[in-house]
Amino acid sequence: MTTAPKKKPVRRGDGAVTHARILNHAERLFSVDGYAGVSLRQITSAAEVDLALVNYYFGSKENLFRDVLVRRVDAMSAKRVALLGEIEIRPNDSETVAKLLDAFLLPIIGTTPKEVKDLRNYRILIALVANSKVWQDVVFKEHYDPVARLFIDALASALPDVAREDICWAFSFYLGSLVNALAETARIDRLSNGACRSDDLEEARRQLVKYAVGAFTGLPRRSTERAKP
Amino acid sequence: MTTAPKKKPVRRGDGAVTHARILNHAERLFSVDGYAGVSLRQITSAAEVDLALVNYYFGSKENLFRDVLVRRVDAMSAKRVALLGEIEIRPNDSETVAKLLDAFLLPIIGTTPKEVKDLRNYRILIALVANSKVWQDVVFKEHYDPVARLFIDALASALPDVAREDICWAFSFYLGSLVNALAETARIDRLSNGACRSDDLEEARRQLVKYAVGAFTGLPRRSTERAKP
DNA sequence: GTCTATAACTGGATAGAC
DNA sequence: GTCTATCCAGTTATAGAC
Repeated sequence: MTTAPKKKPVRRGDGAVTHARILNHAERLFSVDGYAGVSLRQITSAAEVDLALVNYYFGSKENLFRDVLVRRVDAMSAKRVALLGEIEIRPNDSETVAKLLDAFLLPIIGTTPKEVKDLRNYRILIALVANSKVWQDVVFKEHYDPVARLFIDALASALPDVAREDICWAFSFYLGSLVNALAETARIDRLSNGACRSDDLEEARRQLVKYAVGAFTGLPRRSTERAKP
Repeated sequence: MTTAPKKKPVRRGDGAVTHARILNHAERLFSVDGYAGVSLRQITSAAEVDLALVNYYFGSKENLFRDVLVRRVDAMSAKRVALLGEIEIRPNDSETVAKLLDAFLLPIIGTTPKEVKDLRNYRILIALVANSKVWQDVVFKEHYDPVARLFIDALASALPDVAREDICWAFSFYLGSLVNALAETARIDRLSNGACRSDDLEEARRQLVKYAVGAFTGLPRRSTERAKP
C-alpha cells in the first residue's frame, strides 16, 4: 500500500466561530427558560449550526450549560480582585464601604456600553441560577465564592466594630438585591409606574450602592463610635 | 326498557384530596427544577395518583403550574394587608419602617412552626419565579403588585422627605434580598463558614429587617431632619 | 469540522373502559 | 373520579458519510 494522503478537512467554517455561536445563543436562550426549558434544537437552529455540533464541541447538553455558566467567570473574578486591590480600606468610613460594594458589582454590569450589552444575557442567567439550589455548586461554590469571601473580609475590615455574622448576612442580602436587579424583570417599572426602569443599570447601580451603604453602616456596633460621613 | 339504575361511581379516593396531593407535590418538584424541569409523570408518581388525573383536574401542565403559583396568593395578601392596617405610621420613625418591612415579610415566612414548614416549597418556588421574566405576570403583576404598592405608599408616608424614586428602588432591593433569602440556597452557609444558616428563617427575618431599616432610613432626605432612633 | 440519518427514549395529552 | 392504553411530537445522543 502506498502512503495514504491526508484527507483534506472540509472546514466550511471556523471551528472557534461555531463554538462561540453555540455558546452565545445558548446563553441567551437558557437565560430566559432555564436549562430544561431550552432544547438543543432551539439553540442550534437559532445559532444556525448543525444539531450534532453541540455534542461534537461540548459532549452533552449538561456540559454546554456548564460551559455557558463558567465561560465568563475568570474574567469577572479577575476584575473584581483587581478593583478590590486598588481600594484603601479605612475603618468606619462609609466611602470605603461604597467603593467595596461598587467594585464587586461593576464587573458584572460592565464598564463600556458594548460590554454592558454583551454581558446582559449572562447577568440574566446568573440571576436565575442564584435563586436556585440546582447548579449552585457549579457557578458559585466553585468559582465566585472565593472572591466573595475576599469582599466579606474587606467589609469586615472596613467595619471592625460590626459583628462578623451581621456582615455575612448583610453581604448575602446585598447579593440578593444585586442578582434580582440583574434579572431586569421590569417589576420595579410597574411598582414605580414607570418612574424607575430595571433596564437602567447605571441608575440601578447608583441606587443599590447608596441603599446598601446605608444598610452596612447602619448595622449595630460593639463600640459606640459611628461611621464618618 | 326499564329505567337504568344510576351507575355507582367508583370513587376510590376523595377528589379534593387528589387535587391537593397533585398541587403539593407539583409545588415541591417545581420549586427545585422549575416548570420545564419537571414532568407530569414525576408529579403523579410522587403524588401516587394517576397521570390522567392532572388533565382531569387542571386541564394542562401550564394550568397546573398557574394554580400552584396562585393558590396561596389570596391568603398571603390578606395577611399582609391586615398587618399593614395595624401599623400606626409615624413619620421619620425607624420603628415604623421596621414594622412595615416586617409586616410584608412575615406572611410568606409564616407564624407557627407548622405554617413555616408548610410554606417552604412555595417560598422556594416564588424565589425562582421572582428572578425570571417568565411567569412574572401570573404571580406578581396580577396578584402581589397591588399589595406591594400599598407598602411602598406606607413607606413613603413614613419617610416623607425621601424621594419617591429612592423609595421604589429601595423596596425593589428589599424584595430582591427577601426572595433570595427565601430560596434557602445555603450560599450564606458557605460564605460564613457555617456561622449563618439560610434555613434559619427566624434569624434571616431579624437580620433582613435590621439591614433594610438601616438602608431605608439612611436614604438622602430633602430636608435636613434625621430619623429618630 | 460539518451534516444526514436514525436510534432510543420521554414528553403532554386524550379516548374510552370502569 | 379513576385508570389503561395509546398517540405522536419532540428530546438527547451517536454512527458514519463527506
